[in-house]
Amino acid sequence: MNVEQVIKTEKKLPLGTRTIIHLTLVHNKINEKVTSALKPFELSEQQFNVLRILRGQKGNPANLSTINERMVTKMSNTTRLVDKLILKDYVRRTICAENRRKVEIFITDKGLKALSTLDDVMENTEQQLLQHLDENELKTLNQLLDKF
Amino acid sequence: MNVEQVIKTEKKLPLGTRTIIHLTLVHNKINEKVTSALKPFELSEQQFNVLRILRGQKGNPANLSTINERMVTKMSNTTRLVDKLILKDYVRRTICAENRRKVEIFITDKGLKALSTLDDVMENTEQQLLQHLDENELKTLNQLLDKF
DNA sequence: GCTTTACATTTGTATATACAATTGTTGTAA
DNA sequence: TTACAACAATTGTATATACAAATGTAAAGC
Repeated sequence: MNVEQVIKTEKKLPLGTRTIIHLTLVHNKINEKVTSALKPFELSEQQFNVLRILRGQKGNPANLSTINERMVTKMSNTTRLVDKLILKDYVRRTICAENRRKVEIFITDKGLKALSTLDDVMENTEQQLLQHLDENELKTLNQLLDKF
Repeated sequence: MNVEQVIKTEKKLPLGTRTIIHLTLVHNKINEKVTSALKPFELSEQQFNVLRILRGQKGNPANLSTINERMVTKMSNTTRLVDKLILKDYVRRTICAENRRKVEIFITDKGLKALSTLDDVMENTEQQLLQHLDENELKTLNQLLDKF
């Protein structure tokens, strides 16, 4: 992916600016691939994230705030993400007995089943995106990204 | 920025997955910084992009489709982005005389002035984001991003 | 006990974006 | 010259997100 080519500019960009734009373009590509991989399942990327977080709980429920701190989304939207997942029967929500302010969210069997199909799909998408990078390059890339 | 720490997982992520998540997190950070830098000017990142593209035209007008192919946004939204910029007097839109299907968009003096203030602001934001990377690291990073 | 404060989530609202359909204009081929 | 396809931009609509305010519950201070 050549930055200048993508944004169709002929002038040379300063290295810093180029890096920021480059990261944005790469993210766009990732986003595009992931979104279209999830589309047949009618799941948004964020909904998918919530499901993965819940699976990570290994049977334990998660509060909204727990889910939220593992995501990028704002709290108010997490409520609505969960609403959508409930409609699909992927998730269940009950009020916490010990503290009625809290809410407990569980992934359902249907949700787990969907996720396991999605694992393959995402694995595949990831492969596609990273096909031109070998292990060493991936390591270097991760080290550099750590510096942000 | 440590991935595992940010998403609060204790288990080790596969390198590929980690890379994708890492890129997403870095992009989020960039986005956050840029958005908040632009906020006092009441400009969205995309509106700012349109302005920069128009400045790059050096006095020549740009069609909607020209702007569009240099951006990530969909055509339909580019119309609305331009609408917003017109309201702010940063941009002017006229119907193309040779081909009345087309539209010509110009940046105004007010728009140019705003942009020149924004140059400093963005320079600053960029510096902040990249402060922990030296030139060689930036070069390496760009080379790796090229592989996407 | 009663008021105030803090907490956890939800709701309201404005803006942003994706996708599809529509409008108006130009080119073209019978 | 008329019908039809292609082009450029816009509009409609559903969904997504940010931000602020509101709701309901628990804890703390007096």
